[in-house]
Amino acid sequence: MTTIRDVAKRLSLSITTISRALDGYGDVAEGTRKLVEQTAREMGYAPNRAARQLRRKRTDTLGYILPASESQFADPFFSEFIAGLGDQAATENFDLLVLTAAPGSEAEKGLFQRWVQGRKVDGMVLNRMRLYDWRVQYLSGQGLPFVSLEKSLDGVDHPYVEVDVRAGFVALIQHLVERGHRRIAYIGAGRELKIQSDRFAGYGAGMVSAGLELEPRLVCDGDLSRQSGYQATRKLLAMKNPPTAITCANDLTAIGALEAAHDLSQEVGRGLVVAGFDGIEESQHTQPPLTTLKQPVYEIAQHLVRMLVAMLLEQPLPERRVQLQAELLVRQSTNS
Amino acid sequence: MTTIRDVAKRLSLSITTISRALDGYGDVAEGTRKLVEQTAREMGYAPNRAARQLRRKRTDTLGYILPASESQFADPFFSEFIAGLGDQAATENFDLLVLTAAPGSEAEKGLFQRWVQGRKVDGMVLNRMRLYDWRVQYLSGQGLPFVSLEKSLDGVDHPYVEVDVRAGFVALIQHLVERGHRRIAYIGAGRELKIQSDRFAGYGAGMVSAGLELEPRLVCDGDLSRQSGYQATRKLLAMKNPPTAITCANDLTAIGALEAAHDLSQEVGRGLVVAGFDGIEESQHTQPPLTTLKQPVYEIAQHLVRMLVAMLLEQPLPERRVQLQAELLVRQSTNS
DNA sequence: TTGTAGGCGTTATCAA
DNA sequence: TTGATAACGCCTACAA
Repeated sequence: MTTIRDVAKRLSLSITTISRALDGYGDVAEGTRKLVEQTAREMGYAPNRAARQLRRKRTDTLGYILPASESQFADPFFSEFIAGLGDQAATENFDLLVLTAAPGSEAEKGLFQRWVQGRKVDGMVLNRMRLYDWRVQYLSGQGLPFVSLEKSLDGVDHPYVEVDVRAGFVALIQHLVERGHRRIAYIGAGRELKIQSDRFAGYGAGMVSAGLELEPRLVCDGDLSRQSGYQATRKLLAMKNPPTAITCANDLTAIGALEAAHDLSQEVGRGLVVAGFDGIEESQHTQPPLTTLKQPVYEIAQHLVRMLVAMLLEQPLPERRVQLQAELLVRQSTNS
Repeated sequence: MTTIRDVAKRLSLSITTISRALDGYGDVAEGTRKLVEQTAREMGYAPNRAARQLRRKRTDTLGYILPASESQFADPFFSEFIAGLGDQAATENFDLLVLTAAPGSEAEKGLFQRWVQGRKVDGMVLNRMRLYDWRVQYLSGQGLPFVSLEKSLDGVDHPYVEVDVRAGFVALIQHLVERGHRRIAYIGAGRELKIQSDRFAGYGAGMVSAGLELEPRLVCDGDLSRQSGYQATRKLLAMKNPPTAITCANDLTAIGALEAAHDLSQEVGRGLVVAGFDGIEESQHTQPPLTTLKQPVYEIAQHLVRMLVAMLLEQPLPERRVQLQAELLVRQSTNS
């Protein structure tokens, strides 16, 4: 491996000069810089990252832990999210460290230790927040910069991105009401999750603003998987006075609902309608295509990385809280 | 941040002893070791990764570059693949560095430089191989250990995993022939890709072994996306003597094909049948559910990491070439 | 404009 | 069984 020493030797210059020439300092003669740059390229020199990190006390690396719980790592939400993180990180000249761990597991805690205490990452990106989230406590305790999609209730002040779920749901419920629906069900996510709290609240707000009462029997638990959407829907449709509309905490749940309806030979789109949340690509391709609230996932990921990098470089942060809108995509599952 | 020095000072021991106690060397008194371990835990000490890397000349980090080309990073194949890599890496105590880059782009080359020449990773995992792949040349030139899913034709000897595509396709075509199909089309992937070469060859072998002739007009180009499957299918079905069966290079393509059929009011399952390749979760949930050749993605990823880690630790590698089978899942898209 | 030298936190060699 | 010490490769105050 060629080191900065090799380059220096070749040019009979000091390593200091090489270092500064390559890092774009102003106090290097233009001719020298050119020469150094060219020779470095020729020799295939790239600074050893470990040495640089040790000296600079930064790693230029961001960490993200994919919340994979066996059943549900297949949520396409995450591919897009990771792609967004990766792209933006790359353009900012940061690397992205990714691992999988089940939320709340010992493995997850171990990883945090390894990365944070060992300073393997400069900052972390969190998502899938829990209402009270030990990660937030831990990171703020350790003084490691982090950003998150959704904000937990831990009362720690940190930059974050959120989606205006309430406005989205209000628009969705209004759309359903306009189509004549009154008995509108909701299939939720794990209760410990912030998105469940947000989305359920959004559903509630939508119902209230439409002047409808919230019937507890029309609210089901779920876990963001197709299966849970399927089961909850079977239960809902077996009721005496079943709902005519089903809203869901995410698209996968809604896709499960479509399947349940299909198995019960219920056509979806008019008498029974279904809506999701996320706007994953698959939602365009279901039968019938799924009405959903589309989150700008890629953009969210970009924002998160930008905010985190700004913190790390101690650049002024234009806004510590970014709110993005969810877009209501009306498709045939509510509009046949 | 607490360093090994702090721990040493607290215990009035030398840093040498601390280091060896924690790394499990044999020449440390049992009592000392216990004491050191406990104190280190109490003080929240974790070795600085950069320093360790610099000294040990290894990073305990694996690299993977997600081949994201705008349109198609949403392929759920990759979420599962990354989850598999991440899980296995974690159990082997390695970290996983992930970035996105368009295949063959300058960005991709830049990342390789940064990671490989800067020794930011100890080894790389490659997939989506091109027939002739500069990455293989580059890595073997640099002497950086790597493994891949599929093997390029560069003639470099390295450990890899492959799927027995041929056997899978033969079984699939046989199944189709048994159901009475003779005009069997194939929608492929980019011609520069190894999987295209393999899967097309598999299709050919299947046709031959069924005693059928390969009609060029029934072979279409595609790019592994839904859109390309859709377009190719429209073209195929507009022919004079259209195919009655359509096989595809992956599930997304097949899903596009289902949609095209749907738009043309062609029912899929009997008169016209469609099959995919990959076995992504979505394939169970299409209308009708999709017949496909399921690759053991998670297992593939695990194998790759195990092989790579074995190389890095210079452990004996039981096999430098692992071949896994694709499982034919017959569903209603070919069997109504 | 360039060079000298110290140190980032570890691990490993050698001596005690 | 333990300790002193020299690297690993780079960056940066300071000196020239």
